[in-house]
Amino acid sequence: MDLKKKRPLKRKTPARVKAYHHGDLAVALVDAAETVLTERGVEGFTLRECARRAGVSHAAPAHHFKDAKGLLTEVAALGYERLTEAERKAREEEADPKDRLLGTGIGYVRFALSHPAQFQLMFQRSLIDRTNARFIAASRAAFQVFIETYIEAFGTNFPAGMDRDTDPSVMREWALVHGFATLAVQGQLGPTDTTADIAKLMAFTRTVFESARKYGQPLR
Amino acid sequence: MDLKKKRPLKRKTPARVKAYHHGDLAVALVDAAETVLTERGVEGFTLRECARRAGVSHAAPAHHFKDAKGLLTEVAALGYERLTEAERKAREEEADPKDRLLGTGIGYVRFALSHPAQFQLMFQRSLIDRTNARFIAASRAAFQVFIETYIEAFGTNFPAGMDRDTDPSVMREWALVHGFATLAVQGQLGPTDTTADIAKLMAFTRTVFESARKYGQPLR
DNA sequence: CCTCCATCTTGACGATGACAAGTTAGAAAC
DNA sequence: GTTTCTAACTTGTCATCGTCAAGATGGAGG
Repeated sequence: MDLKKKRPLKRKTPARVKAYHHGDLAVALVDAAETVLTERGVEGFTLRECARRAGVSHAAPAHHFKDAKGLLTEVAALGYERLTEAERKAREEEADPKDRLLGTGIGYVRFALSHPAQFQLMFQRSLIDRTNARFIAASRAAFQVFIETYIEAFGTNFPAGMDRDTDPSVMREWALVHGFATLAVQGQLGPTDTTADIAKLMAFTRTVFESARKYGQPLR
Repeated sequence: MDLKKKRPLKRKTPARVKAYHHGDLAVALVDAAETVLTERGVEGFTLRECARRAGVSHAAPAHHFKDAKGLLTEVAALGYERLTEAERKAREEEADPKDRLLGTGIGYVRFALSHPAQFQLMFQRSLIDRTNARFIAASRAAFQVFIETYIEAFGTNFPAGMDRDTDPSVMREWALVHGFATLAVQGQLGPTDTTADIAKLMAFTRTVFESARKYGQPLR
C-alpha cells in the first residue's frame, strides 16, 4: 500500500518553527523513540510517548510510519548503521590484520554497551519489519564488516560449499562477538551501571577475544 | 457466553495438595503460558490469554503469581531447568572430554531451536524477576554445566585472577554457543520453519563448533 | 452443621495501538 | 491575490491490556 509520496523539497525554513505542520516530524519521532528506548528500555517503549515528546497528538505518527513497528524499524536500521560505524572505527585503531579483526569485535561490544536498548531492539525479530529495505541493507553491512576484516586477516579461501556468508570461521567469529555482546548487555557478565563497570567489562572483553583470536585460525 | 465448565470430577490423583476450586491453577497457568509463548512469541504473551486458556477469570492469576512478571519468571526458570537437562543429555552422547564440551553446546542450541520463545524469554531481563530463588538457581545451573564440562576437558588451572566463573576460556565457550543459539533462533542463520531447516541448521552448528573446538585450547 | 478464609469472580481504572472522520495550512494552480 | 487541493495533523472512539478493589464461593477444620 503505497500511502504517501514523500515531498522532497520540504525543508523550506530552518525547521524549528512551531506550527501546525511540524516540519520534520519523522526525524523528531525517531529522535524521541531513541530517547524513550534509552530511558525506558525496549519493553517500556510506546508510540504515544514518542508523540508526546515530539509535541504532537497520539495519532500523528501514523502519517509518517505505518505503525509502531514502522518507527522501530527505522530506529533499528539507524542502529545498524551506527554499529557498522563503531566496528569500523574500532578496527582502524589496530594495524595488524588479526588485531583488526579483534578490534571489530571490540567495537561491536562497545556499541552494544553504549546503546543497550537499541542493540536489543535491533535483534528483536517481532518488533521489526524485516522487509524494510534500509533495515536489510544496514543489517547486512554490519555483518559485512566482519567478513571483509576476516578476509583481510585470513584470505578468501573458504572451504568447499562455503561462501563468504556461510563460512564457519566467519560465523564463529560473529557468534562469539554477538554472544558476548548480548550477555554483556543483559548484565550476565557483571554490572553495567557506572562507567567504571563498563571499562572493566571492556577490558574483560579484550581478554576473552584475545584468547579466542590466539587460536582462531581459519579452518581449512 | 460463559463457556467455563467446572470440573467437579477432575483428576483426583493427589500429586499436589493444592486442589481447591480449579485443581492446580498455578501449574495450569504455567502450562498455558508456555503454550501462548509457543504460539504467539514473547511479545504476543498476555496474562489474560493465559487465564482464558486455564479457564479462569482474568484476575485469577494474581492469587498464584504476583503479576505477569511472576508467571514469566516461573516459565523462564523451568526453561533453564530444561536447558540444563538438554546440555547434559547431548553431552552424554559423546565420550571424549573435548567432544563432550562440544556436545554441551549442541544441546544448548538444540534447546533454543526447539523452544525459541521460551529461550528468548529466559534472557529478557525486563520480563523476569531476577531475585527469584528458583530462577537464580536454574540459570546458574545451566552455566555450571559449561564450567564442569570444560574442566573435564581442560582441567582447573585457571589463569591468575580468574576463577571458575570468570575464566576467559569458559566465557568464550559460553559466548560462542549463546551467540550462535541467539542468532539461530532469530532466523539470522537461515530459515527455522521446517524440521529440515532445523536439521540443516544443527549440522551447520556442529561444523562451526568443531571449527572452534579445534583451536579452542585453554589460554595459559 | 458452621464458620473461616484461601480461591476465584466481577467490575473498574488508566494506558495502549489502531482506526475513522474532521480540521488546518501551505503550495500549486488559476 | 484568490482559490483549490491535499498532505499533515487533531480529536474521538474502540478493543485490549495489566492491575487493583471488593464481593462471591466452597472446601476444610472445628
